[in-house]
Amino acid sequence: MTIHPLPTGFDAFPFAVADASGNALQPVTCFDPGAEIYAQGEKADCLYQVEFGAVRVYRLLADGRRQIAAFHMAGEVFGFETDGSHHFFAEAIGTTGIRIMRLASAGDVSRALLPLALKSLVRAQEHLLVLGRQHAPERVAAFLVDMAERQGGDTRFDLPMSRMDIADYLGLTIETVSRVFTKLKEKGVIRLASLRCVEIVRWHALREMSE
Amino acid sequence: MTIHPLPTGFDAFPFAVADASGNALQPVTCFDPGAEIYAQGEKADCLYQVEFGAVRVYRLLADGRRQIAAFHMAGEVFGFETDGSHHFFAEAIGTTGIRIMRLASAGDVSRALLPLALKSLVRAQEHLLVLGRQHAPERVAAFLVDMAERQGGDTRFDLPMSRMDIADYLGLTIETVSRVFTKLKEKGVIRLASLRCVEIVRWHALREMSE
DNA sequence: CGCATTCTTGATAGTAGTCAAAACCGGTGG
DNA sequence: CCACCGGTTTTGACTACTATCAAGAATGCG
Repeated sequence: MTIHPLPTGFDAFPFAVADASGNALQPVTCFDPGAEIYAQGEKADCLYQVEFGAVRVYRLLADGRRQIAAFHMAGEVFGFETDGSHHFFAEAIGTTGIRIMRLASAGDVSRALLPLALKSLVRAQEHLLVLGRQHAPERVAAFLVDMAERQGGDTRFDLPMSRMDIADYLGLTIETVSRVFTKLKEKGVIRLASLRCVEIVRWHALREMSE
Repeated sequence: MTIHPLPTGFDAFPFAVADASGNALQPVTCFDPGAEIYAQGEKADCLYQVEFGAVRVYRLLADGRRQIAAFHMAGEVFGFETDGSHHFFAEAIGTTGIRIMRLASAGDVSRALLPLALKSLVRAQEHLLVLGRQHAPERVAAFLVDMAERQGGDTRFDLPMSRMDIADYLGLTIETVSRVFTKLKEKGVIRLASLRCVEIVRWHALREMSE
């Protein structure tokens, strides 16, 4: 799929439409690569669903160190917060379509969204294990397995994000990520069709590496 | 407070009682130090509220490496899961009283519990920054500030957990945690009334260290 | 086709981990 | 009250993994 960059904040569907089951849908907003979706400290009264593209949710330290808490791919919902304000930044990675949903009634929202929030919680807690206790090769392997599974489990898939993003997600440097990729290629575990297109050659080996 | 160890699973209040506002309360179960509250893979149909004591929620790698995803102190609710099964282990740290609440109606639960789940989510995501991007002294400082604030913000407080628990929470080794404690003492930032009782002498310095 | 960006590779340094042993504390029993 | 015992914590010496700094290659976009 080729998508032409649109001005940040452009409304692909400026009016709400309805899906097949008659539910009112929110308009989809299109974000340029790198465009901010929300910022830390902003009021949080919306939820966001990725229509196409990908999103990074991150936090910064005073000296510029960045930790990406999560990537969100097509179909996923993000933007859950407490205290009514955002604790993180969210940015489009490539050109990305986002369905922005204003929170209507707290009741409705809770019923439908608790499972989604819990999925984010489990995902975050599992990522703690990666950051706290796994070495660089294990982290990269776990990342690749996760990305492959989230894109349908195909043996070949695209990485929407840069090496820098991967590094900031895995708590590594860009150089270390690159070196691990090279090692994985040398061992015949993966192949790179292009820099951003990975083919997993030896699934079993990769899974074992990620523990 | 001194609490005598009781047999694991002992029901302090075997029958449900009601609080001042008339809500039915679940009985409190008392767990011995180290007792398992739930295990990874178990069916998850309850939530848990800490009445007294403290809890560690963790995950293990095949080779025994352990990552503590969260500590839970008096008043806090934990045990949120997806897919109806636990992805983590939960254990009492010291002698601990837990109010175990069976999930009645999904609706009721969602309404009341979404904010609690979101608090856990934000906490986990913020901990990702610590594990992914902070050095040992920053991690320990952040931990001490967090613990102090969760116990009322007093300058003097108890650590319910061992150095090993702290290490496994911060993604460090016990030796590194110990060395950082020593450094903090030498710099006059903290004082140790006993091994498990911390006094923060220079709040400002500690906060700065944690970024 | 050329330039800017991103990625890879190499050399070196630093932080935290590992292994080992000593010190300390808390609890027990004389 | 004090000595002893087991486990926890601290300290020390050394190793290893990853970060940092610095070029150099490749990619992809205009």
